[in-house]
Amino acid sequence: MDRIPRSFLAVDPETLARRLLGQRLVRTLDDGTRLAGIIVETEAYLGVRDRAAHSFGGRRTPRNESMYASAGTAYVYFTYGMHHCVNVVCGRRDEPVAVLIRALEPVEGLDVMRTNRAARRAHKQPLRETDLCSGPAKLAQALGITRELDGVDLTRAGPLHLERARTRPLPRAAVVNTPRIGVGYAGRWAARRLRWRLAANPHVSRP
DNA sequence: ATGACGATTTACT
DNA sequence: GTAAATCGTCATA
Repeated sequence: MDRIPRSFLAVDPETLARRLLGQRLVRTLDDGTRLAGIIVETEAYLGVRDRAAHSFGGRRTPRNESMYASAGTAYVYFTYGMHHCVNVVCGRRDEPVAVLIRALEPVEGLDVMRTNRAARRAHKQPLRETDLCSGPAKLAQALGITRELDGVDLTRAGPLHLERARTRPLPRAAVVNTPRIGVGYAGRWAARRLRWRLAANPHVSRP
């Protein structure tokens, strides 16, 4: 209901990664169905100096062009030949910094999420609620997020947007800060603690 | 035209 | 724990 203003998103990626925790990501389907979850895990990507970022060294291609858009834009990329992941861009134009949404606690449209997630599995094993959105590609599958949504404005009601679910900052003890996942190739940048997650939340990708 | 590589997930040993 | 799946994307030629 309550959209998130651009000013809330136009901050450095470390600040944004931390403050997105507890907020809501909403996917609205063409028929009006809402699929939504509370953000419980994020990672900051620091731009041209960050070896792990797609924009490292100023790399700018059709794939990552929306990282260079202004704060509040969605950067949706495709990887491993089969997975999509969503970022919230937070820089000014031409400053390619963003926050990767890594996990959600599902709160709306769980039945559709279950269908979306089950569709791509060969051996239909039981799908627990904590398997729905507990990873960046899992949540993209569950919410039906693809490259079609790359570049959308996350501050306006639309096919994909952010909503305020919490006004007060989270208590310090409710948040855990760790190194990022899956960026072992990034040398010293792999060790930097640029991942944030809610403590004691079962919907995160990994403890 | 070709080849190497993933900001991952799943299944299997 | 390890490895397969799977292909768009980009750099090199």
